[in-house]
Amino acid sequence: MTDASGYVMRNAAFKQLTPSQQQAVSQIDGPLLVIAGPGSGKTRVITYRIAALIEAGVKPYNICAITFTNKAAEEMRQRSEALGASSGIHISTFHSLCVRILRQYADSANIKSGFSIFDTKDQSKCVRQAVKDCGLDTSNFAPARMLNAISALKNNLEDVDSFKATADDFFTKSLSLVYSRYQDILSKNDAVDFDDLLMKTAFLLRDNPDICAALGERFKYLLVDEYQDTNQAQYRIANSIASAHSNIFVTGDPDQSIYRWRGADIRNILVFEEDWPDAKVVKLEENFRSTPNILGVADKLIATNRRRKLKKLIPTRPQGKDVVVNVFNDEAEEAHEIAKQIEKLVAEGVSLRDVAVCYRVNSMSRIVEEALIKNKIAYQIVRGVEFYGRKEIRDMLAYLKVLANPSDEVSLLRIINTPTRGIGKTTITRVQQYSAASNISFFEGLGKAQQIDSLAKAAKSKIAVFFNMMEQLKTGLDGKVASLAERVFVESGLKKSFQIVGAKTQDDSVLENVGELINAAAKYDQQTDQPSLVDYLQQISLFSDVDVYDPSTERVALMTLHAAKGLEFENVFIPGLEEGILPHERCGTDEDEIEEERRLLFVGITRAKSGLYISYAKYRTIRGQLLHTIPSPFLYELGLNFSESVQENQYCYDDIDVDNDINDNEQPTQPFFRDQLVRHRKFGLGRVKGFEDMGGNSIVTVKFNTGQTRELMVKYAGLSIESGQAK
DNA sequence: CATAGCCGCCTTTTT
DNA sequence: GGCGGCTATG
Repeated sequence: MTDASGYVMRNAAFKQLTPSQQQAVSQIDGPLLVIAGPGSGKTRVITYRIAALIEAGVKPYNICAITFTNKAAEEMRQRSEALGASSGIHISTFHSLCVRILRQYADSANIKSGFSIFDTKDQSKCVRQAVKDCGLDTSNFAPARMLNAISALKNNLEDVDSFKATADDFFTKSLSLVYSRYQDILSKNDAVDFDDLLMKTAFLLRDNPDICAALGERFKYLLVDEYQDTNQAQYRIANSIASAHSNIFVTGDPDQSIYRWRGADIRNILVFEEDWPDAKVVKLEENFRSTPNILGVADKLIATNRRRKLKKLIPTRPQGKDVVVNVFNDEAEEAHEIAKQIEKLVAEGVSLRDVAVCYRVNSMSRIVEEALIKNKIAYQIVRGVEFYGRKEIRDMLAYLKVLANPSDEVSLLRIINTPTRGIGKTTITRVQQYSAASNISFFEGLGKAQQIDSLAKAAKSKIAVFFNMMEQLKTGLDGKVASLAERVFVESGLKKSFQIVGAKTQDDSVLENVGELINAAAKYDQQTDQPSLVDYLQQISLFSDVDVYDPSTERVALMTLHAAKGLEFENVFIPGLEEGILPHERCGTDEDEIEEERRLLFVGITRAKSGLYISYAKYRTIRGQLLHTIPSPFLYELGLNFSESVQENQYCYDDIDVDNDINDNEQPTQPFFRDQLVRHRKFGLGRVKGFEDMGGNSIVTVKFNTGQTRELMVKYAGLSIESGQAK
C-alpha cells in the first residue's frame, strides 16, 4: 500500500499541500484524528485522502464518508468526482446512512422497511396526543418541551425501558409515560422520527454482532467529518462500524462545536485518542482563509473558553482591513446601514455573492430583508421558509406517504378531508373507534366503513369515494414518482382547490411550488437506479432548504450562524451582538452553554476572508416589545479597544428613557436597577422596569418575556439576577 | 359539517 | 408578531 501512496506523493498537486496536510492524507490504515481549524483546507485534505485510498487499491465501494449536512455530502461528492474518484463511494449524512441500514435490516430492527419518517410537525402532533393519552395537561407538559426531552434521551441512547427504570420524580416519571406512549404511537404509524433513525441503528449494531461485522466488511474505511458534532448515538454507530478494522478517520474542531443542544458531545472528539490508542493525531493550524486582522479577533475570543484543545490560528495571508464594530440605535438602522455598507462594497467592485449576513436567530432575517429590498440589493435566504414545510407540499407528500405506508395515520388524517370532501370529525372518530376495536389500522377501517353501523349513509358513501380513489392511485405504483405525484395532484382534487384559491388571491405560487415538487420527483426518477416511492419519501424527509443554497448566483446570502458553518465569504456581517441574542437568553448562566455561544460567534467570525462587520443595536424590538439592550459580553473579548473602535453613529439619539416611568438615576445601593435581567421561578426571564424602595417591603416591577408586567414583593419573588451582563 | 375568528403559546440553533 | 388549535356560529 505504501507504493501506491507513493504515487500520490509524486503527484504534483499533493506536493502543494503543507507537511501536516500531507500527513493527514497519506496515512492509509488505522485510526487518525485530524484537528482542523477554520480555513485550514480540511475539505481538500479529505478529498485528497479519498483519492489516496483509491490509489492505494481500496475499492470505492468500501469507502464510507459521513457528513452532517446534505450540502456537505453534495460538496464532497462533487469534489471527489473532480478527482475522478466518486462512483461507488458511499457519501451521506449519518441520517441517510441509518435509513439505508434500517431498511436493509428492517426485520432485525423490528420495523417495516416502508417506514415513514416523521418531521418536527408530525412529531408535535404525536407527542401532543401522547401527553393527552397519559392524562396529562398539555399546558403543564408543553409538547415542545416533552419533545426536546425525548429527543435528548434518544440522542443519549436511553430507550423507554432504561429511562423508566431511572425515573424517580414526578416530572421524569410523567416524561417516561409520555415517552413510552409516544413510541407506541410512532410504531402504530410504522413511523420513526429523526432521532429514532440514529438510536435504532445504534441498538441494531449493538445487539447484532453479525450485522455489525457485515457493515465493517462493507465499509472498510470510514471517514467522519465534523466529528465534534457527533452525539452519543452517532459516536456509537461510527465506532461499531469501525470496530473490526480500526480504519476510522475523523476530522473536526472542538472550537467549532455548536450542536450541543441536539446532543452533540464535544467529549467524543476529546477522547478519540483514548478510544483508539494507536491513533495518529494531526493538527492543521494554518489558516488560508482569513486576514490576520480577523484571525486575531477570533483567537482572542475563543481563548476565553476553557473546555478546548489548545490550537493556534496561524495566519498565512497578508494584513488586511480592520475589523469593524458598529453600534446603532435600533435594528432597523442596523439593517439599513448593513445595506448601505454592502452598496459601498459593490461600488468598490465586490460581487454580491461574496457577501453574507449571519445572525443568531432566523427571526432576525426579516428586518435585514426589508432593508435589502428597499435598497434593491438581491439576496437569498439560506433556509428561510422551508420548501418541504409549506402547506401545499406537505399535503402532496401526505398523499404519497399514505400510498407508501397506509399505517401512517398522521398523514392520513391530514388529507382525509383536504380538500374538504365532507368527512368530518364525528365520522373520523367513529371509524377510529371501530378500527381500534377490531384491531386494524385506520386506513383498513376506512375500507370496512360500509360495515360500521354507527356511520350515516352519507358518511359511508363519502368514505367509499375517498378510499376507492386511494386504492385506484395505488395501482399506479410502478416506482416512478413524478407521474404518480401528478396523478395524486389531479385526482385528489388538490389541484382544483389550489387553483380556486390562486385565482382569488392572484397568487399562483402554490401551484408553482407543487410544480417544483413534481419536477424534483422527475429528477429523482431520472437519477436513481431503482426509483421507488418509499425510497423517495425517506430521502426527501431528510432534506431541507439548507441544500438549496446556490453560491453561483449574484446575491447576498442571509443565514443563521449555524447554517454558516462550512462556508466562507469575502465579507461577513454579524448583527445583534447583544445580551440575550448572542449569547442567547435561553442559555442562562450555564457556563458550558455560554462557551457554545462563544464558539458560535467564533464560527461566524472565521467565515470572513477579508471584511468583517460586527454590530449591535441599542434598542431592539423583540416579540413586539421595544427593549433597551445590553451589549454582548463577547464584544469585550474580541481584543479590540472597544470604546475606541466603536464609531458612535452620527444618527444616534441619546439614551432616551422610552417608557419614561422611572428615574434613570438610581442609587447604586438599590438591589435592582432598570433593565436588569432577572429570572423568576415561574415567569421566566424578565427585565426590571421599576423599583420602589420600601425597606423590607420593596416592590419591583418586572416586564417578563411573556409580555406580562408584574409588581412583585422583593422578599417573596425569589428573583435571581442573571449574570453575564456588561462588565 | 364547514368556516371564521379568537386565544394561547411560542422560537434558538437542524437532521 | 405568527401559527395552530379550539370554539362559536351558520
